[in-house]
Amino acid sequence: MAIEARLIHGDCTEELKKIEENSIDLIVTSPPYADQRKNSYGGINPDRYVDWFLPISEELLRVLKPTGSFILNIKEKVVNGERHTYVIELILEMRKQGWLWTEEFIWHKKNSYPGKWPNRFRDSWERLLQFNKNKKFKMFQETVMVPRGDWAKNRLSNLSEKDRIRDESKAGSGFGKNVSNWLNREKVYPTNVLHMATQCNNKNHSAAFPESLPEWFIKLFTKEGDWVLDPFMGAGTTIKVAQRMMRNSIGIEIQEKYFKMVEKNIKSKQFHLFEKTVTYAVNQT
Amino acid sequence: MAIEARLIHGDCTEELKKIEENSIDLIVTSPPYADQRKNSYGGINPDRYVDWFLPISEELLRVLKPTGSFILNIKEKVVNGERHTYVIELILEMRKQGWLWTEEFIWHKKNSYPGKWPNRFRDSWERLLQFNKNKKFKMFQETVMVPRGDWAKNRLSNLSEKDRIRDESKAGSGFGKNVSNWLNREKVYPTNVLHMATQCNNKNHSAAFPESLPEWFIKLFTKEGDWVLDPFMGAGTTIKVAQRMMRNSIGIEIQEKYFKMVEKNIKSKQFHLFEKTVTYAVNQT
DNA sequence: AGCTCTTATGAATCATTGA
DNA sequence: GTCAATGATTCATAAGAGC
Repeated sequence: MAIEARLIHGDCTEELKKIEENSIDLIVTSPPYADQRKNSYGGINPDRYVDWFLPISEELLRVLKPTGSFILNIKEKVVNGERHTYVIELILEMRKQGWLWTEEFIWHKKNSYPGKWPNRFRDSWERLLQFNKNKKFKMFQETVMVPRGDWAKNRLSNLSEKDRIRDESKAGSGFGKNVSNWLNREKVYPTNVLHMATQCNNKNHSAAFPESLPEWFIKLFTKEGDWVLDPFMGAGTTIKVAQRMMRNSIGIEIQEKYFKMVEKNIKSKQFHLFEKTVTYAVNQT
Repeated sequence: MAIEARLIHGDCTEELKKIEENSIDLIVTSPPYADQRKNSYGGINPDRYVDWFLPISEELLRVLKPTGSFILNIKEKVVNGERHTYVIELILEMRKQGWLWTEEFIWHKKNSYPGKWPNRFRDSWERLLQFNKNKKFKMFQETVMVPRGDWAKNRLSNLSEKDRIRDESKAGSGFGKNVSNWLNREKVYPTNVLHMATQCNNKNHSAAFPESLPEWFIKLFTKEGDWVLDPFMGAGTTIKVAQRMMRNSIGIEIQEKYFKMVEKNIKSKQFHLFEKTVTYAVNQT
């Protein structure tokens, strides 16, 4: 299998138009926050954030496969003592474009930025908004199962009376097939709250986007050989993870500094793979 | 100090109008969710939720002191595979009424409802929206400081439990060291993510609103003798906690069943206190 | 007291059935 | 056809029992 990592240097508003429609399985991105990263996108004013993003989400809707998902990592800034409303306005406007707002995951940042303010506490969570084109989409839930809690260890060998009753009521003919499934299970499905620490391997890029975040969604929504897109590549975390996980990827970045950095990173990775005589190729276009 | 717990049987849309303006220090409430509790509020349709709530939030804005806070516990329902938008629409509309959307806390429910679905995971968080009338409001951050370290694990529930025991045991003196003094350890400020398990002490009421939730906000936003309001009293958790913490309170409930239950609960509590010859009075009007 | 073990169930969601 | 009711799924916690 030939795995491709296509890096594009340019403004995603324009570059997205060159991507084929219905070709992407998963979009994972963390766009520049309002008034942040002023060098890259001119410091988007919170009041103009929605208008700035809508042409981009329009293109994202076009390139995403009908069965694909779009994960948008975003959090509203505090402006004048208030949480700004551009994120929730964006949700409403994206729905008008045709997006379905399927779910909102919470990324709980355990090691959130320290600080003290007179009227608020440290902000230790961000939104991970899931959008889809259709009600039916690809989802591989079993790939992200987690070890179950401690209580199970004690409980596995001793089914409670209530569990027995519940089971017999639904599997009247015999001793529950469901129970036997349950007994051997050591992993459970996660919830919609993700616990991940921030991390910043790259001091040249401020975004503390941990690899585990795109990894989780790539596992959940794609298979090997699928296409992953990050229109705001930044330090290239999503692309790097996609490549490691044998997914094709497209990364777009407007700032030359970050683009060069990722380019170099991906290249050296490619060499590394060839040295090990890996059977698949990582190409950079 | 005479602490009052005023219980009102009626529709809060009407009853709120009888409350004096600028008289409440803190509003903590968990309104009926859309399409839930059909018996009590006629099962508000998600599409009509905002229109239903706005007259109420208008009155809440009137009765709240300029320095007070309003904590709204709410979560959007899944409708037709999508998260419904009534909550974020409500935020936008309440801002038009004059409310400031100061912060959004996350209540992480560790023991969320089980279940498995093809396209989503278990929902284990709810919104705790903080609204204010002014940029400047009362906030006593030091009252909710937590020991450094295992905050996320179980500290809060342990604290609240011990706090409760302590409160009741020291009732005779009327005063006592608060929790922060009692813990002579290094303490840190919490974040805007609260970890609390759901609980249901009262089998007659379905709302799994843990006592530690209103307790945390009452500590954070009020002092003894202040006024706490819950326009959707339900099983009376907020009122009960306010009373225990020596705050005056007003609770409004439309359903006779719940109202009677709380009335009885508060009454017996009152008797209990008098038997111990407590120096303060708990009155029920 | 402090353990361990037992038991019940919760603001859920989806697919199916029935009126 | 729509809309409402029912069944199936499932895990972390508290409260209680037992030692």
